[in-house]
Amino acid sequence: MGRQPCCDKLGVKRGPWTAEEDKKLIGFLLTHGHCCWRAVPKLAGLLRCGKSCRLRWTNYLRPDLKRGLLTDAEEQLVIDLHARLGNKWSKIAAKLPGRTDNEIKNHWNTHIKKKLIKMGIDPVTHQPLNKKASPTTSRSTATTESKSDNQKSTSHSDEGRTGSSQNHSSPPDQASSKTCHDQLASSLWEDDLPIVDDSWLLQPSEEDYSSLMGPSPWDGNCEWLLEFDHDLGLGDSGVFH
DNA sequence: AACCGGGTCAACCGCGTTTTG
DNA sequence: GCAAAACGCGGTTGACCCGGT
Repeated sequence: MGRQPCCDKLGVKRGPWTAEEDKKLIGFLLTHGHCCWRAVPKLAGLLRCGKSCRLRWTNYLRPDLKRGLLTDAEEQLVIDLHARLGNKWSKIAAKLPGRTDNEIKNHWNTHIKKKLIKMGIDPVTHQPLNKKASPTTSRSTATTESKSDNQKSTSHSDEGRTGSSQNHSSPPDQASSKTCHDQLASSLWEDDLPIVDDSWLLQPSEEDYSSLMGPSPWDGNCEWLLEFDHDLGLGDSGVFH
């Protein structure tokens, strides 16, 4: 047979995470890292499924997350990468340190998509929506509007934005900025190595553990821990401190 | 002050891929 | 090689917040 079931849906908590749950998860992952997500909730004393734990960690609790709105450069990079990769949010996120695929996806759907449409650019194809609404002309209005959109965030969020690298019609005053973004995007594209610092990923390196608490407890396999947990009779509510 | 509509984002769902026995 | 489960990803949902009326 294959693997054991991830989690029985019975008795698994859902919905928003509480501070207490966050605390448990952070405490556990920072101390032990994660070997397999299936084991995490049990060992951390959480009534969640591993999937939920993984999502909570990667999208919200990770210590290296930047939080907050995307910067202009990040936003432009997202657009460029989206033009090349499409809705491959995880791949796009991999090029943006401290950003999650969920965050980028949300930002795309709530901000960038609308901006591109306002600019007369199809957010899917990154081509002009129609020939009447040229990117250049619609851009000026879009710039004004999107500035008001972004009052809270950044002051130059639209500078240099053309919608995609396939859509090179930047006005001269934005050319240098665009070129800069293009170079960045191109270098990222050409470079298969992700620029994101992977050290946080908690496929924990030996150094991470030795600095935190000594040798890694996982040793590549956590099944023994589950067995151990079971033997101790901790059960689902067993807290591993 | 209350209501409404739009915006935001955390979390869930479902599916494809990868891994494991 | 196959089947089953874990994993990871992208799409979607729903609760909350905020500004406008």
